[in-house]
Formats: sequence, C-alpha cells, structure tokens
Amino acid sequence: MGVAQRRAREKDELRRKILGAAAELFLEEGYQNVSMRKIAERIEYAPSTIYLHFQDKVQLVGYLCTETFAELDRRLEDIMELGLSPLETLRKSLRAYIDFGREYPSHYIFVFCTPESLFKNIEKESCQAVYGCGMSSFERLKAGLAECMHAGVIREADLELTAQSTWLMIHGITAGLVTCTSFPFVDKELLIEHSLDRIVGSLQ
Amino acid sequence: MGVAQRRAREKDELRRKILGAAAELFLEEGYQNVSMRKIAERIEYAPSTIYLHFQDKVQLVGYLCTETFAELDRRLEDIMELGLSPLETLRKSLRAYIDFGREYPSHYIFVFCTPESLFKNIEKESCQAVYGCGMSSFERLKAGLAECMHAGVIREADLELTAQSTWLMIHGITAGLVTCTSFPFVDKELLIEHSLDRIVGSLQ
DNA sequence: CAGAATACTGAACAGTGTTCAGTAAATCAA
DNA sequence: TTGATTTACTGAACACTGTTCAGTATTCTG
Repeated sequence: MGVAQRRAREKDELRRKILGAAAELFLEEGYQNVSMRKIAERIEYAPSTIYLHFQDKVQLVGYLCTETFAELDRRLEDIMELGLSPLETLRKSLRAYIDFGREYPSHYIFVFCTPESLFKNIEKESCQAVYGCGMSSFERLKAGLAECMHAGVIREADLELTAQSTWLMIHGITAGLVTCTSFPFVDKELLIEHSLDRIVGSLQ
Repeated sequence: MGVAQRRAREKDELRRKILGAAAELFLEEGYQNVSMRKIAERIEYAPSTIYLHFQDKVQLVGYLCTETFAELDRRLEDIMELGLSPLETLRKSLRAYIDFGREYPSHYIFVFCTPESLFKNIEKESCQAVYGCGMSSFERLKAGLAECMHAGVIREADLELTAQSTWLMIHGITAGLVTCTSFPFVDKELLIEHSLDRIVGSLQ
C-alpha cells in the first residue's frame, strides 16, 4: 500500500517547505523576524498548520540551527582530515569556528547569545535541541586540544578547564564581532588573527 | 512661581516610578519580561502615560542600562585609585568587568548580546544610548593597557588592536557564563582565574 | 457506499509595542 | 470668581505576536 508512503512523503515535503520559509526569514533578520503568520503566508497555508509539524517556534528555529551547526561540524571534520600538525589543526579549527559564526550570525546568536529566560514557557525538549547545537563542535575542540597536549605542543593542563576557557575566548571573538555590528572595530581580519595568536599562544 | 518646579518634580517622580517598576521586571527576567502594560499596572497608570516620559521601550530599558553601567565605571575608577601596579590594576579591572556582567546579567545581555536587528523600527537615538553604555569602560580598559605598555610590563603593540582583542576575550568569558546558564561549566571561579591568567599572560 | 482516518482551517485567546483623539484637572489672566 | 489655556492622563484602537482547538473537508479503507 503505497498510500502511507506517499502521505509520509507529502508530509515531509510540507515540513521542508515550512523550514525553507522559516530559514529565509531567519537569515534575513534573525529569530524575531520569524513569525508563524509570515511563514504561513509564504507557503500558502494557515498558521495553525505549522503546529502539525512543529510543537513551537523554538523547535522550528532549533531545527534550522541543528542543520546549520552540522555544517560547522563537517568543516571541522574536513580540517581534521587534512593531516596537518595538531597545532595547525587546532588553529584552523578555531578560525573555522569564528568564520562560521560570522557566516551564520542569526544561527550563532540564537544558539549562544539568547538568554534562557526567553525560553520560559517553552517545551523543555525544544530548548534542549537548541542548547545541544554546539555540543558536538565543543567536543571536537576538546579532542583537538587533547591531541596537542598528547603531542606536547601545548602545556599539559586540565582538559575540560582548558577547553572551556578556550571556547569562551573564541566565543567572545565570534559573538562580539557578530552582535556589536555598529562598534568601530579595527580591521576584522587582523583582529581575528591577532586574537588567535594570543589564544593559541597562551596554551603553550 | 514654585508651580513649574513642583510640576517638574512630580514629573521626575513619576519618571522614577516608571524606571523603578521597569527595573524590577528587567532584573527578574530580562528585556522580554519588561512590558509597558506590566509597568503601567505596577505604578497604577495607563500604559500610554509611559510614552509621555520615554519615547519607546528601548529608550526606557536603555536608561536602566546606562545607570547600571555607570556603576561599573565607578568600580573601575575605584580600582585605578588603589595605587596598585599597572598590571595588577589591569587584572583587577578585567576581573571587575566579568563580575559586573555576572551581577547584572540582564543589563549585560541587553547591551552586548542583543542582535541589532531587534532595533529595526526603533528611534536611532534610543539605540545609540544602548550602544554607548559600555564605551566608557572600554576607554578605561584601553587606558589601563596603555599604562602597562608605558611601564613596559606588557608587550608594545597597537593599542586599539590590543584593547579590542582583550575586550573580545573578557566579553567571551562574561557573555558565555551569563547566557549559557545550562552548560555544565567547571568551577566558575577557577575558570575565570584560569582564563584571566591566559589573557593577561598573552599580553606579555 | 458508509465509516474511519487524516489534513487542514478559522476563529479565538491572551498577550505585545505604540498612537492619538478626547477628557479631566490644574493653572493663569481678567 | 469667572472663562480660557495649558498640562496630565486615559481608553480605545491598530497591527502585530505565539498558540489552541472545535470543526470541516478531503481522502482512503473495509
């Protein structure tokens, strides 16, 4: 009975259409610009239809972020497979992280710069998906640092502490550049490389 | 004619009441929790009355942030006047910055972690007040770094570049700790001190 | 062809920031 | 003490927001 399969396919198609319309709005102006009614109008369905596919707005945008952060993960994986030295790999990974955030500011801001108070009356499940977005890339950072320690190219220290501290720093670079768009930063390329020099240097 | 003065005083009193009610709501749950109707109810006035004292919600919350960031400025000034060595002063200032952010998460997040797309249809004037909140403390950081360079306790380098890079890093510590409240950080005290070691160390 | 399952909608609820005509009170000039 | 004017304030409305749910219309099944 191919009916069930066709139905599932149609359901998935509509789901993708919703995600597509939401992605457009999200890319344009971030989370606040995504509205159920705007999505509904773009895909020519009633707003309530969206709730047959997603339990709330956070889950919907969360899916967009999960998908996009998977791209970061792929990039980090690609770097790992280049066969560079542990330190070069680490440095390239940190740089890729910053570049990713600057390429997808809406996603980065939503995942890492949104106060959790915004998720007050939201299903726990939806929120956890958002929190989880960056976890895999953090694990990669930790692994990269572990390799450097093992190779003896950075100082031996508590891995978790070192990883969290390092993440906080590159998060600062990324978040600062991405949210404070009207701050008169010096040449951003120079600023990033200088900061990476300091961050990596302070590991040695 | 004392009438005009009394009127001005009464106007200022109501203004302060509005700010007071807004401050409560802002402290509790951040910007999203501040609503004109909630404020109005607390002070027993109509919502529209608020607009006789503030041109929009951003300006209202912006005033709260300006006032609170002045407190950071005082703290940094106090540290400067302790007569410590340039490096100790710098370190204490960075620490005070992070502590401030953790003490006033709503203010810190609103000023530094809010995407500017949220201020789309808002009066420019209101937004500029928000952007300006942290400027004075950034200037102090720059001055502190200049003193260190002058004293020869940190490496000589482009001051603006060094200051921006340093700010991005402590911003990362602050913002990360304050927004990612459900991330399983290691002991935060240790994490902050370790990160400061690295940040200050990478200046030398 | 009747009945069950599925897909979808329209209207409503409760909230948001903001505007503005209109009212009520206080002050001033005659 | 009037009448005019200024000031303070409000209520209702506008245009949005996320979300829910009874009800309809369509499609598939036995």
